[in-house]
Amino acid sequence: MKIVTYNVNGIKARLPRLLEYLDEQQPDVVCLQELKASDETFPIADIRAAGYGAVWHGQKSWNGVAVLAKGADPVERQRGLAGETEDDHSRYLEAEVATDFGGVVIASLYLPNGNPLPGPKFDYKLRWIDRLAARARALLAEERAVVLAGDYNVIPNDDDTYSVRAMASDALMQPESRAGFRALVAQGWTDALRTRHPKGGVWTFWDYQAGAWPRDAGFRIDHLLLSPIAADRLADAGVDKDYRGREKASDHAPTWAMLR
DNA sequence: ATGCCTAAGCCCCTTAGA
Repeated sequence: MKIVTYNVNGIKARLPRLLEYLDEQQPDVVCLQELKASDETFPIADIRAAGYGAVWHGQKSWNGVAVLAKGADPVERQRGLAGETEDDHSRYLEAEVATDFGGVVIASLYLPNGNPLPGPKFDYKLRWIDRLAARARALLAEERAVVLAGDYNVIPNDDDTYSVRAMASDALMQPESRAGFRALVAQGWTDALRTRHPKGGVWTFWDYQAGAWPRDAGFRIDHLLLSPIAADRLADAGVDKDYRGREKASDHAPTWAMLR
């Protein structure tokens, strides 16, 4: 089964691209981020017409995450992360999707960008990683197939960016951001892309600015972390890079893992 | 050090993204 994470950067502006992607790739599960739409304006009718069920956690203008499943309705398990009652960002949605191997737990997450730094946005990012890690630990304890998929806004290694120098002062690459991500992975998760492409050099994001796409000046910030039971089924992982080059594209490309 | 480019809101410029 093909499980995808795709930061659409506006579901309304990206709907033609998304429907085209569903039609052409027929992914089994798609985690969306940056809907930039309220719950009421999520285009569920179009998604259903394409053959997908969905759960979503919207927010006007910013953030927003969803889980789509082909020919099935994902069953919501949790929205939002514990630990900060005043946090009203829609950045985490967890659901269960039925499979022929007993079902898979899917989380669609949109980790805070954290720029500028230092400052409250960076502090929020670091706290959010820790809150995610707490949830992740509980999920591992269930000893099931789990996939934590989303835009982590973390460049894990130096070979995950076209230029260490250009990104050195960015929140995506700070030692604290990396340490948080590394601590999460070290709980026992498998970074699907990294496992299949251990030498790096695989990008999931290309900035709209300064000709980043034609220069192939990208980096890897969209990740799929697999629990041990899910990792046992990992057959391949990659990026559907082609969609970044199409008309009215998101600045992220769909990033996927194939489970047997 | 800054703009580059895009989406959305609300009202044509500002905020935010990465």
